[in-house]
Amino acid sequence: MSNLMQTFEFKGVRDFSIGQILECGQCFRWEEIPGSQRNSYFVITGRAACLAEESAGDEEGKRNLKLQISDGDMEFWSDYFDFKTDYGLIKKALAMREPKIGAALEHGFGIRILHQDFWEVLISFIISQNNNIPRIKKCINAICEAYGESIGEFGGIERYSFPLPENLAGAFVDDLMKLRLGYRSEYIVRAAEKFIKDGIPQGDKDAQMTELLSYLGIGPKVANCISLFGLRNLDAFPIDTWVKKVMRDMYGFDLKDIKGMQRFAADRFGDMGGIAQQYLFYYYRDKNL
DNA sequence: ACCCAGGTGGCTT
DNA sequence: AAGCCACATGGG
Repeated sequence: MSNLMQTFEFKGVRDFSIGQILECGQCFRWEEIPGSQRNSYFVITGRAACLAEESAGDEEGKRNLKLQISDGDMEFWSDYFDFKTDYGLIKKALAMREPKIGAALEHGFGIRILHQDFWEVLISFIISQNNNIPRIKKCINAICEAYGESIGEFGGIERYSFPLPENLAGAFVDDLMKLRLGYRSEYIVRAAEKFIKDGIPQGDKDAQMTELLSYLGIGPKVANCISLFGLRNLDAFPIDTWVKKVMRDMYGFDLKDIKGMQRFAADRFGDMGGIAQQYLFYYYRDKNL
């Protein structure tokens, strides 16, 4: 950890749990420090790494976060963890609009939607399709080792940056297959080429959605994840296998009625749909895994 | 051996 | 528009 040069402390943070934030399925380049009881994690985004340690704050409901970082500055990490957003207010508003979500809000009380990099989210969620979270992490780690750069050592292991677009655009599909990326290998190379050509989706959220859906290997679910996590459209409501089941069990939807679920989310959760979805996803997956 | 995982593309009704 | 099925891979 010799490369974690600077230390920042954020004191008295409310509605914050580093474990919930990282383990709720929005990002994949993290690992818990063994024995830390989900209070300490090593995280990488792009080529920046940090060791994040959470501890009790002065009062009930407040936490302190100590970051030892390799790159970036206080502004970058404060933005990354979304300290400016008041999740207490959001939870209150959601509970008013839809009382049944209360248990999910309590269970995931410390969830926040990270400010992630579009490119990294794009590739990560292409990999996520029909895949489980532990293996998604392994796949992403494999492409980082093969196509990223070394950013130093942590915990006795060499760590790597997320690959740049040009590095994945220049990759051979067969080489990605050898990394066990499976049929998503072609999607990844073509996505890198398209992203270099077209850049970050512009316009309103509908225009951005149309653009995302024009990528090979991106359908409605992955597009909504990228819209939410990579473009910060907080109303985007991704419906995966877990969200389908929670919508069936909590609200009585048929598993195939995706349209109905989308309408319900837009009506009840409005511009906070993506945040509501994240509480629901984390709650239901935790209960049933 | 079977079913599932933060699904999608492509083909057939 | 809706219903199939193949797709790589590894964990339960």
